[in-house]
Amino acid sequence: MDGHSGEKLLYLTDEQLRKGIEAMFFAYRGFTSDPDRILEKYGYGRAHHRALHFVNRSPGTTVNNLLGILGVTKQSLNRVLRTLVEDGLVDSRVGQRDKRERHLHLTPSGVSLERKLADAQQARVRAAYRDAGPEAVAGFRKVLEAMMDAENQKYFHSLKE
Amino acid sequence: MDGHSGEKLLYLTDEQLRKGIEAMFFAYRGFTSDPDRILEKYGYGRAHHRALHFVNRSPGTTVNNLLGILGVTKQSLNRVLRTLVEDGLVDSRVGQRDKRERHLHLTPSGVSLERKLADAQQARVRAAYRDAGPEAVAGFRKVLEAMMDAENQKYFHSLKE
DNA sequence: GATTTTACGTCAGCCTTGTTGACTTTCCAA
DNA sequence: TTGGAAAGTCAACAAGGCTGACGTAAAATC
Repeated sequence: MDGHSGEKLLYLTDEQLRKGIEAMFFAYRGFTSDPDRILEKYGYGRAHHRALHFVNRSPGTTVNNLLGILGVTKQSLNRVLRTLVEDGLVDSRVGQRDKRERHLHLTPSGVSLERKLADAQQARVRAAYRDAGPEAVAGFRKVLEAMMDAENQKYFHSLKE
Repeated sequence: MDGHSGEKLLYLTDEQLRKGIEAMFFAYRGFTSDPDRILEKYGYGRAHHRALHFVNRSPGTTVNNLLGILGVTKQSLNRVLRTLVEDGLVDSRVGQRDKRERHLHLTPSGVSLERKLADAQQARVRAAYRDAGPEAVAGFRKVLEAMMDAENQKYFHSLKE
């Protein structure tokens, strides 16, 4: 292989890069808007959504693992998690093997709200995928993955599918 | 054309959609992390970055137009804009034709900080684009655009290039 | 067995950035 | 000339980040 690993060189102008950056900004707003509307009715915020999502994705995950995935402090996560436990959406069980750990699970109501939020968000993503077509979807995923920090790429790959 | 507009039907599983959603989440974190580090040194936040970015992109834009693009309240924007004007990064000029309007421009120091932030963010995007390749980039942009709200798509298209 | 480290929770306080509501000033346009 | 739009300001509040300090229990290590 040569120095360019056989890849085409990309000559990206400032404007092309700016448009990509702006696309991320506007798209992320759309991406969060549907769940946000639902959460508002429950008195929750995006932080609650993220917690519900990742607890659902990794049932039995520990607080520490969740902290890594979410990239926030334990105080911040704890505030959110506490309300979810109090409201009966999340179950926090003391670990069997290691009793210092808490293993998190969604309760039936937690599953129900998570499902509602996921449906709303998935509807938009599905529509965008349909409009853009399968090749575009593959490219979308490829670029997003390359945009993550190495640590988050690891978390990303550790998730199902 | 038939009912499917000649497009391939996509059978997207729950897991495929979830992975796309998670990719957006992790990628957006990477996307904002480099500018965030710079902003911290200046005592600014993401809101300041957004204001600098869009004032730079549309020099002379009015506060009202910026409100639409950013999707926040005027009180929220005003707080950010005021500090930028006070710190000499943004110039707010009373309109010639309509003196109620304020036209916003970056000062030389504003241009300088915006450039620094853009360089950091663009470096990551450029690297991701290079890793993913040109076809992936096209798909990335296509999906992001389809994910935006209609109103934001209009703003997006109104921007240069 | 004693000590250190880890996991988790909690209290207190701070910051940014979003919100609503009320009010004023300016000034264009009908 | 007057109504309403554009802009700005003040006040108050909330979500959700943050740091720092402290406590407890359990595991790991010396």
